[in-house]
Amino acid sequence: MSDDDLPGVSPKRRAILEGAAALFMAEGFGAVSMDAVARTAGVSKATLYAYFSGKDALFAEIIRGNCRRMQAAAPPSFSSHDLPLDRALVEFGEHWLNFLLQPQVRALHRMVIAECGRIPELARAFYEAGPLAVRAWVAGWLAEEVLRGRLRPGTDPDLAAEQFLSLLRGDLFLRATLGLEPQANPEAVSALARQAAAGFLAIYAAIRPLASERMDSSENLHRHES
Amino acid sequence: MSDDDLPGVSPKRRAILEGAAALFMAEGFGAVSMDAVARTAGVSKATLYAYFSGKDALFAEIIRGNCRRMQAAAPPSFSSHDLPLDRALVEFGEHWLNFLLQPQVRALHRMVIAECGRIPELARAFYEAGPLAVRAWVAGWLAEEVLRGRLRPGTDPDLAAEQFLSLLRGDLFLRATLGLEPQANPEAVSALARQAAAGFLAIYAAIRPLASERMDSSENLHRHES
DNA sequence: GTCTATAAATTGATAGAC
DNA sequence: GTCTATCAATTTATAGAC
Repeated sequence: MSDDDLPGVSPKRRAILEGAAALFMAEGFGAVSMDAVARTAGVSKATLYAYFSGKDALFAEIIRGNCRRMQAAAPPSFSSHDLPLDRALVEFGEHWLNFLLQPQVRALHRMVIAECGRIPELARAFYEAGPLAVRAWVAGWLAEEVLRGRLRPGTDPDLAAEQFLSLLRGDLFLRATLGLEPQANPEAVSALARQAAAGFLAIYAAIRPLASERMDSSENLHRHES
Repeated sequence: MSDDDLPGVSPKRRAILEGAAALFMAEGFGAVSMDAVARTAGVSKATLYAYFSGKDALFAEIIRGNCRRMQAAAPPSFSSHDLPLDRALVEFGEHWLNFLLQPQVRALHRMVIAECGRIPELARAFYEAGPLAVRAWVAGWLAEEVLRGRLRPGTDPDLAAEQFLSLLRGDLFLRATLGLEPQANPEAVSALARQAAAGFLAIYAAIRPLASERMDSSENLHRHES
């Protein structure tokens, strides 16, 4: 069922999948012909149809394959136990935003949105492999932080995760999805992560700084983009 | 330049624009033929091409028209001066979410995302007429609230507006854009607006409640969805 | 301006030889 | 499995009569 990345897979199948993925991401599903797919992969159309029953099936397999890759690539590698909470939040935020703003990930998201009316299953698969999986991971992390006493007791980890991720997306995510953000600006990403972490901690931190300290830390963290 | 909604406009032009808009929103740009557009509008293809030079031009005019309509419909009608700040935030949040989650608005957003690779100008026009205009309006409002002393002095109105709107979008906005939210559930919208307002005030309210009061108000405001 | 009829190209998909 | 050659349908767009 899952052919991708395995060494024993037909090289033509790989060539078709990779070439077609690049075409679909660059021009969109509707604008790509099976003729172009075959030409790009260096095979004939008959061979193409020997591997995939049709254009929709090819598209679906590409989306599913990229969802698996997305699910595997998203979780961060750091352990939050070694860091102060604010540093850990910023670190995670930068990691996640850098992943999310990759052109291929934006292109995948765009394709799923464009075709969600015709093929709703793909939209659900994407949502569960992407946003939902990440939110679950963050919620688990935040639940630990509540137990460790670094977040306010009584915090709902799911809600907190949703709000943190929403703060992280900000307008940058909207613009990137609309193709208005050609390359991810590292400084904008860093600023956004710091702003989101500062906001999140203002809501959920177990120990609130006093008013005077608050102003200081917000001066440090709230550097504005653009 | 702007024909829409004016009474002196050719009825056939209107019929074409409205019919084509419905078709594009229902099936996507690529899946709709000019034949179907002409049939739906009750005109011949020759007439269709007499009004619009091609499929792309027709599409662009539909997007621009809907952007204007979106820009006109988004601002809320209430005056925040009559309400306590938390109520005003929730009220605005519900108003904006209800607007944003309309199927037509989601469909417009989807179409722009789907075609932003081919026609980048449309993505920019959409972003400026929609997200950017709303953020500017909210930033203006929040700047007033800072002056009135209901928000923390030193607050950056633009950043605060971005964060409030991000909290409002939450996961519901993502799901709706992916077509996973068939109809906007009024209770989910209301809950999301209350959660966003509570989070926003925890970051930016001028006067913080004491720890004990904080728990109470968060019990009231943080009702979790689904 | 509006129609009918049609051009000209491209589409997704297949038949049959090897 | 892989190719060449081709089908049948559909596509965008236009010519010419009224």
